[in-house]
Amino acid sequence: MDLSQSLVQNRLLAALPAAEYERLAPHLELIELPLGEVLREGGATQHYVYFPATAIVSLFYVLEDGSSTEIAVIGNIGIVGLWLFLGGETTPSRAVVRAAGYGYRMKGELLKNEFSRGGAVLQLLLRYAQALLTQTSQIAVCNRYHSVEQQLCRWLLLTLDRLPSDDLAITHELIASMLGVRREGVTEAAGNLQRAGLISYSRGHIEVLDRPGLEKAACECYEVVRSEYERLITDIPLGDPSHVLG
Amino acid sequence: MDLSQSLVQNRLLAALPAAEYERLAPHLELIELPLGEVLREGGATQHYVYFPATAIVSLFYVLEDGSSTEIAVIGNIGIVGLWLFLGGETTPSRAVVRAAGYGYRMKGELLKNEFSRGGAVLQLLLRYAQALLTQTSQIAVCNRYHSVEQQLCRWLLLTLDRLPSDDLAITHELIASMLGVRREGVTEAAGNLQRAGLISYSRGHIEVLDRPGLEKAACECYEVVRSEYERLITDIPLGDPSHVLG
DNA sequence: AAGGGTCTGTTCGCTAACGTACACATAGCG
DNA sequence: CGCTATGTGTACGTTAGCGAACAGACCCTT
Repeated sequence: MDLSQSLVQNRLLAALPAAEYERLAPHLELIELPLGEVLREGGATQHYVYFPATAIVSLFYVLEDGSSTEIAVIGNIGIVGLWLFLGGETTPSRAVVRAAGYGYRMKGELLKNEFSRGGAVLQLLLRYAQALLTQTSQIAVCNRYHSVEQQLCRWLLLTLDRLPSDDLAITHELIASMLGVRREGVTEAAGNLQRAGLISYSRGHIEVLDRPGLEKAACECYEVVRSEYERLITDIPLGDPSHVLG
Repeated sequence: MDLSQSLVQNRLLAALPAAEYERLAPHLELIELPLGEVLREGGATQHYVYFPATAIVSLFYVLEDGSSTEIAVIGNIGIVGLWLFLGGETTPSRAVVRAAGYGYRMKGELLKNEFSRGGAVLQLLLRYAQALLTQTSQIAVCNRYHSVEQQLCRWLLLTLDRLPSDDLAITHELIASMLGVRREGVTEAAGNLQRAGLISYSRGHIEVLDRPGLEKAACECYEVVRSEYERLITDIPLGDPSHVLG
């Protein structure tokens, strides 16, 4: 893989002004994020923060009886470890890699120092916190009102927006645990979408064929989250982003 | 009502060190918050921030078809207007008074200045942001897995924790719109709780009789949220809280 | 080539919650 | 006092999704 590419594949890093970016870059360490790796257990402190590049990391909450739901998708538009900055050090949810790939990590303390300077890093992370809150809210709404099929669409779209390709390596089983529904429910919903020509899948591998169609099949939740991320993160005017090109 | 009492009834204000508190206090304006008042429409900017004291304010999201769900309860452990500080200025959800009472408001700009100084106000609001995120996450979980009755218990407990008494003026209809379920479902669940001797209600008025019992009937979600609020807000060691007594 | 593990397809009865409809009770008002 | 608003009780059939069980398909290893 092309590393210089992946360096800016995390859009949070890409959104930083040159000065901040250059202070942080030397401390970023490229690492592999294998499927299933737990970056933080619920309630535990983490010493590193992670910037996924080609991997997808999720926050999800595990109930006492073992069932689970996804609280937020963190991919290349995000950071794992916001809680170090908000002051609580940790949070009850678990952070897990659910699509293998690469990412960056750095010592939490270093980023915390940068955060305390009160510049662009602070601004960016606060905006990110808001985007995350919107995502979680919308998942709450979606859990209440929408069908498994609609939720699957929303989930696929949010996930793919955080990946370089339209192609995702994941099983129905794993999707089910993210949505908090039965595996059979996912199989059925995915079957419908495939018959409608929107996606195509086989054994742990989903590809989107008709993205506009998929967006139409999704509930309003996807668009709400997408546009808030765009407004808050992607389009931010934090400073000179020339390092992205250099 | 005793105003000097209500001044510190907002626990966010109460948690501030004396210095910060005294800078802010002159700008706090006691106001009435009547049932149903909309403090912010979804997507609109607000010029004031609000600190509920004896009132309960909720964030809730309204879908295209008019149905709604609560995203978070903001009462006397909270502030309405966090989005001014996080950088997005606004957020898609609506802020509504759903239990009448009193509260404080101040110009958003003033608090924003204080926030930018980077002291205790910044710290506190960040911790609050995290608490809010936990609450919203847990509502997402609860929406997915728990019965109407369990959710009603969770909702009652979270609400009452933010009120001075064990007594709440609200109709089944309104609760239903908060939980995002049918009114009949709330009536049935409330009936069960009443028969079990946990609560007692009549025409827009609910009283908790057996709080420990209610906690037992609730799902784990309540306790997760409660303890995170305690850890993050109530127990914070931000500085000298002597003004609370003086 | 065979075998075992993983992933997907499909079935069946079950239940919580839904939508709808309407009866009744209470509070407030003229 | 009676009228009307609003709030609550209850009863129906309908349905999405659940839990459990099992068959078939695909892949990798031996």
